Amino acid sequence: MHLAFLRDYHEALVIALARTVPTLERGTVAEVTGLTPQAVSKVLARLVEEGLLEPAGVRRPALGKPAAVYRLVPGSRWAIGAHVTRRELRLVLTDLAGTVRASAVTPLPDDFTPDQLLARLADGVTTLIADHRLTTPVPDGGADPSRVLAGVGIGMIGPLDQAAGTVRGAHRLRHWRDVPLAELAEKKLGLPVVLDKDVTAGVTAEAWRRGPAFRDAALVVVDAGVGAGLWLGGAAHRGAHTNASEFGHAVVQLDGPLCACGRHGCLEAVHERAADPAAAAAVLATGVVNLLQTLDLGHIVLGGADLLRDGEIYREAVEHAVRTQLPGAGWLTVEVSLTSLGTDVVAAGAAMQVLNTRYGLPDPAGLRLPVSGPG
Amino acid sequence: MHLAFLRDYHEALVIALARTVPTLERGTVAEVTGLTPQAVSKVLARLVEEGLLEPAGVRRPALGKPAAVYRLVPGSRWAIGAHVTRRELRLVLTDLAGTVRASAVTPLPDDFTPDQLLARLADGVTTLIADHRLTTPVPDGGADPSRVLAGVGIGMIGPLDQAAGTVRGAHRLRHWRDVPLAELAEKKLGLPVVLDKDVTAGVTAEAWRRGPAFRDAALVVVDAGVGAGLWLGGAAHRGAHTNASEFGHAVVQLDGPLCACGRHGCLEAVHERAADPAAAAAVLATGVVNLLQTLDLGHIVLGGADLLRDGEIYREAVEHAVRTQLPGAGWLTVEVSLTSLGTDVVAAGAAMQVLNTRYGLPDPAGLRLPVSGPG
DNA sequence: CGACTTTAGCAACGCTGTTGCGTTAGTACC
DNA sequence: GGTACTAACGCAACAGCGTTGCTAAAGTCG
Repeated sequence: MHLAFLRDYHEALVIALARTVPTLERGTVAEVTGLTPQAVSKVLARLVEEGLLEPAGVRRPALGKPAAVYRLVPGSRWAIGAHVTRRELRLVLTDLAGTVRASAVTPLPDDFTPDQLLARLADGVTTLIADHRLTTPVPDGGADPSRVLAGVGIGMIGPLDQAAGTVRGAHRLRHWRDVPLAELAEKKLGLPVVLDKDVTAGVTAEAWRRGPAFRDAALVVVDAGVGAGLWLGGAAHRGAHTNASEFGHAVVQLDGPLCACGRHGCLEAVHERAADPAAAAAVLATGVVNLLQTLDLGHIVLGGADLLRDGEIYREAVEHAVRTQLPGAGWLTVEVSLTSLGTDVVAAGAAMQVLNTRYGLPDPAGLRLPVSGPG
Repeated sequence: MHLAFLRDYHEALVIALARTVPTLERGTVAEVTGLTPQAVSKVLARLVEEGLLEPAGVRRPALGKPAAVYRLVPGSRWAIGAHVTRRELRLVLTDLAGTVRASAVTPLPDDFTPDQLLARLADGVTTLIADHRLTTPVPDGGADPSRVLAGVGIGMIGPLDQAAGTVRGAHRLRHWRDVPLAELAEKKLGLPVVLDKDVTAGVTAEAWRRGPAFRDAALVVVDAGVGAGLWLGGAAHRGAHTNASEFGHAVVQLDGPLCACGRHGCLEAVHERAADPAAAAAVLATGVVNLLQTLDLGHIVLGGADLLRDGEIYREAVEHAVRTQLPGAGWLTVEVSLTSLGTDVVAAGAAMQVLNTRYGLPDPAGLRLPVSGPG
């Protein structure tokens, strides 16, 4: 029965709108979604039933019957996000509105194993559940639909297979070849787990918080390396082998300095050899303009611990480059900003990916083509 | 009534499948689409009714009742594509299968005006309609649904506003500032018209012919400039201002030679100064690897008159670069090929964009957000 | 207090895909 | 030559989505 797709899609549309604006009304929702007022009534009723929305009084128009006003219940659904780096595990608890409600950092042992990570992850998740009195999703949702923990998201460095939830081999971590991390974590935690690359998770955080106007964008991150999480056409772009975002290994200087990846003049290699933050920022800015030329993005968000240390310098350098290096017609508007989530972006984004799979816009089912060759 | 979306979506799914495989059966379609056999029966019946499919005998299984076999009727729908360059107008007629059935080239006057283009376009379209006895779409499709011309696609250099169908200002053509070309052509021709950037149209041609396995790909074109049409996640990527694909103006050599665009070391500038085709191909290949690092594409298609002149040299250079410059794990497979459509890619793609809007996968309606500031 | 405006919501409906089940067209076996 | 079996077909009833039509509700205005 594929009518379920329509229902989920329209519910997701309303939730997306509710995240963006303070209050909702039947009329305005109908206008924005293109649904009839009657249909909106039904959708709103379902969402109130599920506890995602609540009535918020009435608006009295100059003439006529008062309109019922609704608003999102941010505390009705929660998600936990984990950011795994080579040194530490950062956990974040977010609500349905995308607000970070708690965060915690645990150091990880040198060259840690999957089991070591899973143990610390389970510890942290258990603590968060207890501290915030979260409900785990009930099989047949008869129970109280509030404070429900939707699942756990994990953002980490690649390469990894996002669809399968498998880490192919984290750079400079020996125990991480073909680890089915999502599956292992689901078993250990008893919760749905979503795995993704760090920067892709990060850009999801920005998208979830900014709403539908954020259609084509990149989160450019500098943190012991350079990467760019891509949000294209209103969805995360992961690529053919879910390995997109290795933006730092694009060459910006032919015959430039040798990079760890074996090529010469990668953005990352040139960037890390810059004399000072201003020069480094200028190099990154050129890379960002390259991205804009190729992809025509509307928003550039900057993040990552190393970048945020000199955040304003980077932001200004990128904004300047955008203004001066792009064929600056009036219609080519690009918004450049620093992430409002600081060093929590990736963890927060991982959490929001969980919310996004459940309460975001679903993809219509495509063709399940028989796979020909092996991977 | 949004059930129409489901219907169109499933019909488009079946058409996409029919384009890819020689014959269809109820059972296999059901398996691939996830629909029940009954639903597939209804979809197939509708498509036969519309003339898009026809019965093609039966397949006799080892046991049981023979299965009804269907196939696409390529001649049931047609589209005309136009490729506008600074020197000439290239017209192409394609059928529903994406096969080029006719093509014609007309020179254009120096610094031609919109009217001059429209006149030649109308001439060419009229000739093609007459020569191939095409039907124009009937308002209320009671008539014979065969040999229907779905519309006309136009591919040309930007910048342009694809959604509005407006040319913002074609490079080095003085009479082309804010010309509502799609609207003008629709009036002149009495047919639906779709406008898009040349390389974006081109990649649509490849996608339409290759089917759903072609999910993340680029058409890299060298033709008095370097560009890349992007096909991401199964759809054309146009970007926030429908200005994506200016890949040639990504910097690959900081402090390199001055480019026409004002920056230094653009791929295009470095490429055109290369000593010989082999060196030029190597430069382009590096750019392609940059694209792969950032976007993780599964297919790279090469095209454009200047590139195809030394096609094999370019193809080998790119393939070599992909093998040696990417972190060559076994799972990172990239298929590199020359376009099978030669210099007709863009025109053919423009035609297929028309077919794609009518018979391709529809986008679910999003939120019609009120626009805030002016452009 | 009645006319008017705006919003809400019940009830019937249309259309989609689904389910259940009988039918059809063939092979295999005795 | 009949019976069992298999695989695909297709009618009919159904469920669930949004839509349409209409009535009711809750205000303001004169």
